[in-house]
Amino acid sequence: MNAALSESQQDYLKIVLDLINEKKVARIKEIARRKGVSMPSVTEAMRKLSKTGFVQYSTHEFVELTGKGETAAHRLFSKNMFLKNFLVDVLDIDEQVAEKEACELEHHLRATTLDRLILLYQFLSARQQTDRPSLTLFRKCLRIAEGLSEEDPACGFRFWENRYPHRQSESTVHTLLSKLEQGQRGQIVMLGPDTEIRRRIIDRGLLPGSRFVLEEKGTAGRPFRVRCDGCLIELELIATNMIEVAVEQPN
Amino acid sequence: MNAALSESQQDYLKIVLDLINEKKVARIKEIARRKGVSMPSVTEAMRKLSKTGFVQYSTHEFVELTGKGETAAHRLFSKNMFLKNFLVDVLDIDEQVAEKEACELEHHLRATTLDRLILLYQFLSARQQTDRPSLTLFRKCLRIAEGLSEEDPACGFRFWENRYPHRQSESTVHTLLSKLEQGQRGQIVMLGPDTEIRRRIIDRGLLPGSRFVLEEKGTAGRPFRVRCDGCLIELELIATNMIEVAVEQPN
DNA sequence: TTGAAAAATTAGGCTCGCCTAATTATCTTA
DNA sequence: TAAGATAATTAGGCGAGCCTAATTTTTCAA
Repeated sequence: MNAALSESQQDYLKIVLDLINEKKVARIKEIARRKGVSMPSVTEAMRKLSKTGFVQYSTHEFVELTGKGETAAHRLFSKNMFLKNFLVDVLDIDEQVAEKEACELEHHLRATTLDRLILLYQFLSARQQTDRPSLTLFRKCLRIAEGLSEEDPACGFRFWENRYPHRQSESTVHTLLSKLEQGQRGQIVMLGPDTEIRRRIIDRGLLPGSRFVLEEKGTAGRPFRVRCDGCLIELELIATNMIEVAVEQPN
Repeated sequence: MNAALSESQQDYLKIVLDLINEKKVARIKEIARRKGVSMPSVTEAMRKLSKTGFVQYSTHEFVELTGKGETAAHRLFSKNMFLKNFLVDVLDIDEQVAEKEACELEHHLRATTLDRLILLYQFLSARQQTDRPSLTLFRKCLRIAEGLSEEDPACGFRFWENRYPHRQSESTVHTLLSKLEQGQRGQIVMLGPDTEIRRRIIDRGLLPGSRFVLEEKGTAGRPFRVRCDGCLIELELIATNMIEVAVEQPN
């Protein structure tokens, strides 16, 4: 029963997650309104999604996400969020428009491309002190990040050491995820250069822009647990040392 | 009869243009092979496209593009080409993969976003001498390019004056389109910062990466005529002064 | 010039994602 | 607690875009 989700189904899943986060429950009417379709269409879609095990649903009940559905929705959500951020922060697209466009593009972006786009985003957010053309520089960073370069990274340009997030305001504190205390909230700013680990992080849906709560601080032996868009993610200590976050003050 | 083209139809149109350019004629079987569908599907699609006036086709004949179809196909082609270049040149995606991905993304990229992406591509290809964070710099360039900045562009960073195309090899000569002689071939490298004119150029499908022949050199009063992917494009003198091209040596 | 091979078309059918109209279930409140 | 309002479902249908199998048309070569 491991059917691939169609584009439309992905949209439904994302909407359901949104609704549950916002209003605690997802009801047919609201889903229909958000997706801009009629209610019968939603009923039918939910039936299908429940048959493939992404949602739990029987007639006249609220729609809920299964574990599988939650994971999937959560991934989509993060991807979407990042894409929107890219469009808004980098390309200066209007926020409303970016939201819609991100939804559409999302379905067609391969994992590698997303990964590279994240690197580009981070690259552009970093401070540079060099007179070389940016593209050459970016390509070099790509190679270093992918571990494909035999050059000594130290002699190359290390954008990882030298970040300068443009969104950083005076009041936000940037630190590593591993440094946070239990219960603290934050937003991902950057992912480290390690390909293998970065991929794993991205696969779980933790992308620049994602907001989270540190539910359980881990140790060398025990993983960190981070809740993000209603989904629990486990991360080993080593990974949390590669994730730069902006701490949200409880205020 | 000005129906919007579905994604699938857009693909068909692009394939037809490709085939006509490559093999002089587009036959059902080839279209089917390239699109990965069966021949009856193609027949049906062609019938529809001919009803809406994009292709000229009757049973058992080769498929041809009408003027309308050619313009549309040509635009799609350029867009696709640019997108592929972006994926390959900037994000270092494998060429095969980039081609497919460009096709899929293409349909969902709004015109503004494409425009901004072109600017980003050009920005990254430009030489920079500064220690400011790139993103800030890029956003500033965006504003200048859009004419939204009251700042004196001269005191800001002028990436237009300072290009450094990474693809430039020793043998290629870069110049302005207006400087070309009749009959010369080339490839678009950059489009100038003037929003209004740039938009018009982009709308006609002349994007960075497009290859063309200068068919007729114009004057102040008479437009330049450029053929690109089998489509004739007229450009005023002022526009040709804003288009940087790589000249292809006839060898 | 004719007949086999190749190309194209017709016929009929499928799924997906949507729709409207009609009906039924649930909620709310007087 | 019953009736009117609201929400959801069933039934039936539509178009897009694809398919296979069968048939027809065109091409090409002996």
